Amino acid sequence: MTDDTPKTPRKRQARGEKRIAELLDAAAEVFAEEGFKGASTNAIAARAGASPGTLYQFFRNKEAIAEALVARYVERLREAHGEAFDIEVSKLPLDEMLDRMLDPLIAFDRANPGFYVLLSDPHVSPELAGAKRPAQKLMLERIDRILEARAPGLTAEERGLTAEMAVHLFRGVLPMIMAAEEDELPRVSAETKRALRAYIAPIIGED
Amino acid sequence: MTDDTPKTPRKRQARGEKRIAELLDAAAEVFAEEGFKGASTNAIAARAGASPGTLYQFFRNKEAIAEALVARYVERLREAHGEAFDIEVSKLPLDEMLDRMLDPLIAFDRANPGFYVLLSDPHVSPELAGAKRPAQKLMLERIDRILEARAPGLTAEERGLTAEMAVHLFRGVLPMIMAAEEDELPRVSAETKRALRAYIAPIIGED
DNA sequence: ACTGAATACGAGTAAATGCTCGTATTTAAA
DNA sequence: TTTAAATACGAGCATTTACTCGTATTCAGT
Repeated sequence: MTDDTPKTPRKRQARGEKRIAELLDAAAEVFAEEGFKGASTNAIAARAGASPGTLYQFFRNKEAIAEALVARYVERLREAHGEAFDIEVSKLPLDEMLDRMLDPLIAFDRANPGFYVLLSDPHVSPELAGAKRPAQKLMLERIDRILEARAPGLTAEERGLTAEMAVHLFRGVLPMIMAAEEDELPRVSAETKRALRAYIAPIIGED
Repeated sequence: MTDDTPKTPRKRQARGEKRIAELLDAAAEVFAEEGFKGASTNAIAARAGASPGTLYQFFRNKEAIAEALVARYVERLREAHGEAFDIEVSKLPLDEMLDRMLDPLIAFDRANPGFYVLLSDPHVSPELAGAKRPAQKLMLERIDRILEARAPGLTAEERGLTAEMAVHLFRGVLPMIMAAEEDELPRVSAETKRALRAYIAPIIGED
């Protein structure tokens, strides 16, 4: 058994971590503007004020950048999800429940414009597609559990379809949510909730 | 005034038209698989069994291929739209109206898998983005008119928002519709109609 | 059969892209 | 102060890409 703290361990991480964050910020912008294929690593490095060599000191390749970016998004999203999909919300009246679920998601998506672009870009590598799947699966499971708590009569299949439909309905409206000016947002947001409420209410036996 | 039918007019179009169709078929596949930026013109030519030179005999550049492809889709879609958004549907009961509107759209999207991929790819050139806008605008206007016929009490603003929401809700569910096996389709299709019905019914004062 | 335009080819070009590498600088620890 | 790893640079390489061009073949009309 040797000492697992090496004699000369990794040194300065403060500088490196900062660079990584800068590079990911730049990558988020370029990916959002150009898509995964359209984004060039040189452009990402340049926007971060770094050289290509520096970029490749921290990321194996272009895909690793996207992976790290997705990981960062997923981590940030976990908090929003924590609020949105807390099982406690299933005890609230439907309107309040939708507020509690959708408001954090809307806020997150608007605060992270690159997230939805990258996550919904179908032209990423299979590995990257795999990286975002667990997050989506987790979301579906949490919605499933909330549906189960609210409507125990539903079959597992019905719950699955309903959860998937709800997610897709929301995703469909996301472009409107993203494009809305600050003063239009309440209107769009309310309409989104109305739509989801109308869809879900008869399923969970509430009107 | 000279004769506007030239002495030696364009000759063989049968061969050329066929090649163009083949190239567009190939382009539809490659664009769908790789996206606009990811698709290479050489790959498109190769898949059509043609050489790059032949491709550039018919298309000025890569973007012109996408433009022609969109034009072809839009033309084909016009028929489906003709059915879907016939003002006559506004006289039908809501359920039948939704059948009449959504069934042709669903059939079209499933018959033309490349359509929705290309149309929803945000990383195309501005010119191409402009090419698809008229079709979308027309669709919104037709829905607007149907809403007006059914619910004369609505303000123009309310109709606009409702039409846009409805389109986005449908588009959100499209991935499910595209991914569904033939035997799952009726279930997904019915659920889509349920969702849209639930959203629209209270607006047009029907339940 | 002859002509010329339409169609076809595919090697080739200039530019861009992902990524490397040799080298220089900064910094935490000895 | 010395040392060595971490960080940084940017010219450059190999590959890919959109697109060209010189040339060859197919056809419609005469």
